Amino acid sequence: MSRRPSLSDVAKRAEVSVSLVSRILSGDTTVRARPETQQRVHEVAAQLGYQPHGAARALRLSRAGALGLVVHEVSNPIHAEIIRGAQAAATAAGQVLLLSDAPELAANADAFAQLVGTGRIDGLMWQGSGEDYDDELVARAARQLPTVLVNSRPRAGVPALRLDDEAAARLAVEHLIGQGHRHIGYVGGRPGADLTERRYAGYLAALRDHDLPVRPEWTVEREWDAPAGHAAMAALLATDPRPTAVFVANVVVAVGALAAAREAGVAVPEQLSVIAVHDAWFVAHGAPPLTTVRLPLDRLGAEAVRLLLSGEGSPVPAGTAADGAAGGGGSAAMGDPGGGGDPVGGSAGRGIVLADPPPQLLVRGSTTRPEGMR
Amino acid sequence: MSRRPSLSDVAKRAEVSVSLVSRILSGDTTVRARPETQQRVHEVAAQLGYQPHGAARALRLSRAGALGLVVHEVSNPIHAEIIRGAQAAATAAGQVLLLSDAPELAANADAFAQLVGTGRIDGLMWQGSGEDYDDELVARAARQLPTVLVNSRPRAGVPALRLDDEAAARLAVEHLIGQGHRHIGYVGGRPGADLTERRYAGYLAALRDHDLPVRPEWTVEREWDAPAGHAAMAALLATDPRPTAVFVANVVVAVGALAAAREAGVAVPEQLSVIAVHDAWFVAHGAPPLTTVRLPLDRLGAEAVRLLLSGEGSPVPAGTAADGAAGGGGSAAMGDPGGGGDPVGGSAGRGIVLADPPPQLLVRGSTTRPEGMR
DNA sequence: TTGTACGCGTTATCAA
DNA sequence: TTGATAACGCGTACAA
Repeated sequence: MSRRPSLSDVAKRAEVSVSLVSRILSGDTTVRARPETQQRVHEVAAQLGYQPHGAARALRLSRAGALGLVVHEVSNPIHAEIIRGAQAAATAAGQVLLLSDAPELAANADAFAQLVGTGRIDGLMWQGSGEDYDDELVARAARQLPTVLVNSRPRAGVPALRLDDEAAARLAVEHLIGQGHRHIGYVGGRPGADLTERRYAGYLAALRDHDLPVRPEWTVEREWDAPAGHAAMAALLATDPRPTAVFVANVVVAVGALAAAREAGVAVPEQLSVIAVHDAWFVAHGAPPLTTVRLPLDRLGAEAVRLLLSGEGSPVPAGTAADGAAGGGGSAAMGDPGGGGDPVGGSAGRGIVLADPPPQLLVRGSTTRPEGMR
Repeated sequence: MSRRPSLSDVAKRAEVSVSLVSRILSGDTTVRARPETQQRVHEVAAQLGYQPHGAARALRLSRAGALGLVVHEVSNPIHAEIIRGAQAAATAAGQVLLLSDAPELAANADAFAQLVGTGRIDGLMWQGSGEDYDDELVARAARQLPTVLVNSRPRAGVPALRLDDEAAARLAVEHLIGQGHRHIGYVGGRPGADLTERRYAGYLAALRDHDLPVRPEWTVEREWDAPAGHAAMAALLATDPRPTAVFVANVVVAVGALAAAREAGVAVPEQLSVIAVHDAWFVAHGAPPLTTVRLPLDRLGAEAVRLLLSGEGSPVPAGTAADGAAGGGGSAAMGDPGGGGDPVGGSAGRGIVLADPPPQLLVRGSTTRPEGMR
């Protein structure tokens, strides 16, 4: 008996037809019902606690009212912030957010199908890590759904949203330069990854602007995690001469790098300044507290939602007959129309850079003037 | 033209009826179609890339195929691990996971209604923080949906899943005792919270078992975050005499506590040993690396999913007429049938303790023998 | 100003 | 061995 009230329950109690109830409750402006009827319908609906059934709506409107977000690893604080932004924006837009993780989807074809192929979501956001499967899965998803890459360059014809990584790197490196450093190393993430390259570009630009040397042995790239940062820093500290400061392309990597310096007996910041891109709550409590450049990651998530909702996600290519059974390889290679010169600014294009708010320098204890200058 | 293929598309191409296709594809054992027909249907379905429409299924079966998970803050590494476990279990069970966050739901009645009242999810998991709104919202949700509390005692008649916090605390404190500490302080979380109390109980039990003093001024409780840990540790260090070791009820709190010790010039572990409950990837890289007790948080999430799927979530009380419009307070107080003696073990009951795998001690650098004993 | 009828894509029941 | 048909709950075109 106590099943959820439906439109017809309301209709019965209010002694009108279902359709009228539907129109009144959905605020149809063209409906010109008697005020008293409207009143009554609203009252009954409230009294019954009526709420439209999501699935029925989805079926009728062929819109799920949900968006999907795929991240590579929830416990990465960077991803967490993206999730938070997306979550808030989705909620604000009356949508719900469906979370999934990339390795899972890569390993489990059913999971992928369940997320992408059943019409449960109206659009998909993908925060990848540069693994091979990312491109593959995104390409497949984009054939079925409006899709947008988060924190990446456009790839495989899928539009992408990213932050101004180059500016962030520049800001960081220029902070070091401003303190008097002239020997600055670079610790990146996964070699070849968009993010690494863009931040490296910013690093290079800053050095060149100030006529500082670029030494290949001071550029180390490993992976986007702390152990990689540890290894990279160890390698960097083994160079001779060694840099007096290091720019680390990611805060997670920097956590490992800092540990490596500590283990090597190199005091930060006294003997080595360290600065990283992105902020995380815990680094402020570290020893030393890490100086970082904060980027609006939450906006990244929020903007991705907006993009999808405004219909600017990857258009599902018409005529692309469905993908067939899970099957194999297929159409991997696609041109990368947005790869070259990224259109900048919030406008349409396929590669959108979120340049606002600009990167923000959070000076804490891991940077100082180089030894000779103190 | 290229809309998603439906059952009837498959039926047409295979020259059979929709219903037959439905039964064949869903593996109905009672269907005894010709092998060749079955074959053909499967082929056509694969060829067309047919996948059942989620909303239609949900409507027909009145089951959404989705579960909701509410956490208080995604960027908390503890929550992240719960999310990961729930996510994996949901996926494995062919369900999707819908993520939401508690403060958002508390602030936005529409968001709450959207999540809970529209039949989008078949069950709800709630990892609260002990805020007042948690109980209120959970009680409302439980009236409409199978609901389970995660990491909590049962409250408001809603069943709950938790870890063996007492054992974890015991293990931690006994490690300190084993190292020779006899003066051990306690830094908790939000006063009155389940978690704080249970871990405090473990702390007390360990002390009493070893005839160690319990000093009220060595018990400090503030909140579940790093700044609170900072304040708490500062308070603890101001006592005289001060403890030689501190048990911190949560790793996030411990991050702040460690920073406070550092700022106070108290060397960890030389002058003060610190140990905390829960592990997080970054504390291993800290200075000092934090000794922790790991609990199977991912299993907590996974088990919550299992509970909901097996129908052991809070039964929706029959006859409870719907809640009415968002409206106000209403029925807050309910008995707390599970509050007293918690039934232990994996069985039915309303308060389930996940005692397996048991808490695991991860000895790192933040604990050592007390000064006099070295 | 309001009601009837249809279809969204499935699954389940019944009939053939 | 297979097919027709009726729901599930909603929104909307059309009729009254």
